[in-house]
Amino acid sequence: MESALSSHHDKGQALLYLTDEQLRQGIEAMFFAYRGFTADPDLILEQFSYGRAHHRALHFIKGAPGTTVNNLLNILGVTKQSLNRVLRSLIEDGLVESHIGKKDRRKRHLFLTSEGIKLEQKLSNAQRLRMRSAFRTAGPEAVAGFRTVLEAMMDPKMRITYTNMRDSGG
Amino acid sequence: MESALSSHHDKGQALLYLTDEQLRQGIEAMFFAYRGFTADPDLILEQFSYGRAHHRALHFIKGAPGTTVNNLLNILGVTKQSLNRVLRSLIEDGLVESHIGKKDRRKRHLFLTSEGIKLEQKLSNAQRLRMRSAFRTAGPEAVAGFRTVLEAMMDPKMRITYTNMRDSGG
DNA sequence: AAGTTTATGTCAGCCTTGTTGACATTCCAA
DNA sequence: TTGGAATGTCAACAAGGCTGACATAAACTT
Repeated sequence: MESALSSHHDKGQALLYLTDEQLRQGIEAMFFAYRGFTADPDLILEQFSYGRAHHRALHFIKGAPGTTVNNLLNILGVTKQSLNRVLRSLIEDGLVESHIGKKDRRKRHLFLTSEGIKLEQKLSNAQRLRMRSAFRTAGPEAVAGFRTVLEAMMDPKMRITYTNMRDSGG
Repeated sequence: MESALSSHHDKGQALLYLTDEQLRQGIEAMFFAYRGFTADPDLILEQFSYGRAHHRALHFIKGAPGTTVNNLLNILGVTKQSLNRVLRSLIEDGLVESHIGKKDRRKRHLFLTSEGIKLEQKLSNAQRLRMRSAFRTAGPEAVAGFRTVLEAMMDPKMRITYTNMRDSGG
């Protein structure tokens, strides 16, 4: 275990944000912030008897219309069986449409219906509202730092994916 | 819906980080980063047949030895039945001890055993490793911004709680 | 062309961890 | 002594992870 105030050399003050205590606070900040982050959409989802999994599917289909199930699987990091259950209910409820691929007929291309777009907007508006408020409070430099740390924290594979999600294809 | 490039006045560039696109990226960054954040402990937990719920309990008991069940409930934001199940298994497995309060014998004060400390350290070391690496990569200013935005994003009640978790009591 | 392999999607069933509701116990306080 | 608060237990249920088995389509091999 490293000591709380990095002792060996005297980089103490300069690297204060790397002490175990600072890291612990970062960890707890992530935990509590993530709860805030999901709280507002969760309330809406409840009214529709949906869960976060449905929200995630809607979110990423919206961002990449025509995406395939497999691509969604890679993004979401769940099993196809798990995603399928969610997707099926969204399709049954008329929020998502699944079209068989023309080039490769094994593939299903996913789109939001107008109903799906409506719910997705409701959810993302709620989520953006909190994020916008947090961003406004924190200011642009803090936002830049926020983004930088989050990018460094995520799986490198996802780092490429997450701003660049348009793979539409057909 | 607000337009993507806030149109009405000309604050465009100055508030670019508040566009819907920037907010969407913030949202996705949170999603992917949180997954990275939990990935390493999850691997360890699996070996012990525990889940994240166990990790959270261990984490907060470690941070506030002697905390009561009720206090933990408030921090974790789950039902007592849900927490109880997790706590029971941790107690049965000898990682947590529950002591009846002396002042108020209704209360149970929770402590990690040496076994519990061992697992908690294993988990938090793994989690800190990634966080430290992210902090180091991003640099101190980014870390400050990260903290600022997360604090603005969490429930205000938690803002007070999360750096100041020592309520030990006895 | 026929058979095999690979990619994809579906169905069934299990597990964790969240939820409610009902209820016992134990204790503090009025 | 009665009421309320804190804790714990039992039962039942739901969401959303998981694995295994399997169907179909496409691609590859022979």
